[in-house]
Amino acid sequence: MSVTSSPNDRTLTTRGKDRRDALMAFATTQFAEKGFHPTAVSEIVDGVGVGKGVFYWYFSSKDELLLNILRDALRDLRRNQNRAIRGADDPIQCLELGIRSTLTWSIEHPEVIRLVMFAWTEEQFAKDMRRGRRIVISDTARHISRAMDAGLIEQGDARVMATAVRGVSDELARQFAISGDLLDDSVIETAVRFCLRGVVGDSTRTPT
Amino acid sequence: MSVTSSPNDRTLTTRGKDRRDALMAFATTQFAEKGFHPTAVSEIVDGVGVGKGVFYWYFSSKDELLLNILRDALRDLRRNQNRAIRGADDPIQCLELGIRSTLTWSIEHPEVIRLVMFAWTEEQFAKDMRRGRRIVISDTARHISRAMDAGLIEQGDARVMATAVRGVSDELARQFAISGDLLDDSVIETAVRFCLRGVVGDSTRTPT
DNA sequence: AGTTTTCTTGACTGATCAGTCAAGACATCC
DNA sequence: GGATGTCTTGACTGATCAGTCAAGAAAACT
Repeated sequence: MSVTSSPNDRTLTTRGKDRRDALMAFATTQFAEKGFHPTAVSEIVDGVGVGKGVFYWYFSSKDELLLNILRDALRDLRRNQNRAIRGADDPIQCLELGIRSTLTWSIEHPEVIRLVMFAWTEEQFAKDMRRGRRIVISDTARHISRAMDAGLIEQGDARVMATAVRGVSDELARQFAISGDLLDDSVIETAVRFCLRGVVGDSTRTPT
Repeated sequence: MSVTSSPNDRTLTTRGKDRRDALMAFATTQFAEKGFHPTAVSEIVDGVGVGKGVFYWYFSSKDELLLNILRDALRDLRRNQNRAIRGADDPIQCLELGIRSTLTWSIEHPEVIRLVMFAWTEEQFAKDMRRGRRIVISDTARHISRAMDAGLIEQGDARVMATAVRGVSDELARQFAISGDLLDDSVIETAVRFCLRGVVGDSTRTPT
């Protein structure tokens, strides 16, 4: 066909996919370490050891690259959550497993947490972030709503509660990603208890 | 004395202070709207209607300007919190009043919330953010510790709990600042209840 | 009125950087 | 071996931008 295909809809060979992954992986660490704007495209290609043209063969722009990184991350996070919840039935348990898997994932991907923080601050990325948050809040709110319907917790605004829950996990993730504070199991336990208490409004369910 | 004084230790006249304030105010809105890097110094001075030299008379660099904005904001936030708590005795009440004043302040300064998010993503600003967070978490943790000592709530890690509380307020503030979601009184009520339940582990104290 | 200090101007510099492109290498299939 | 499509190179362009500076205006002070 024509030679004017865009980087988005190219058919990549195995070698091509590897290159693309390498560029994304290296860019992720650089963006997280130095920031998005202070990281030049030339640094990324130098780091991977390729010419500049390679970058624009796989990505139509530096912005596009960041958007791709963020979208992949969201997909991965949700896949993890769904895997963690699979099998559970009780909505409160689903909520707890979701919180745990979010925290675990966040601890394993501190660079992404930093990128997400940046992405919220510029409109061209914030659009995507809003979409992503809506999805993630809905996931959490669904469990809370189910718990309300089942009479397990008193009625209330499920979305606001879901936002609060996400706030706790995100804040702890940020503290870990950015302040370098330790985020061990006991902290996760405290956070999970805090959230469940906040939602359930009763400490009897939570184990010591 | 010498003419080589730096912008930091200059003695400003009333007119000078006004100019400085005008530059900071305009820069704050621009940074929040477009982002820090995409906003050029020339845009700031054009917006205020002055020459470029004026900027470097008052600030030694663009980075310095942002740091000044952030420091002023932290000072103002804490002053508000202290004013809100003044008079209260009960540690749980102090905690509640602190949460409320943080949320109120955040709603009134969405631009600053955006700037703070960005500041966390680049090391030259993150240093200051870490310091600021430590201060703010300590403020909250102090009330929680006092409540523990008084036997009002069970023992636990006060700092982690304080972090969780700040996570809830910050997340709601961000949601308001960034997603443009409504943040009315009922949402604030839900958030305050969520936090108090999370900390106290009991819903009997909280009003309906 | 003279002097010092505060403040202002805006053209200019040096550097950086996102993105382009013409040319060619490599792989694959016929 | 030729043809086609995939991938790579790196010098180059055009634009932007943080920060400088020599010159002077406006106050403030004496």
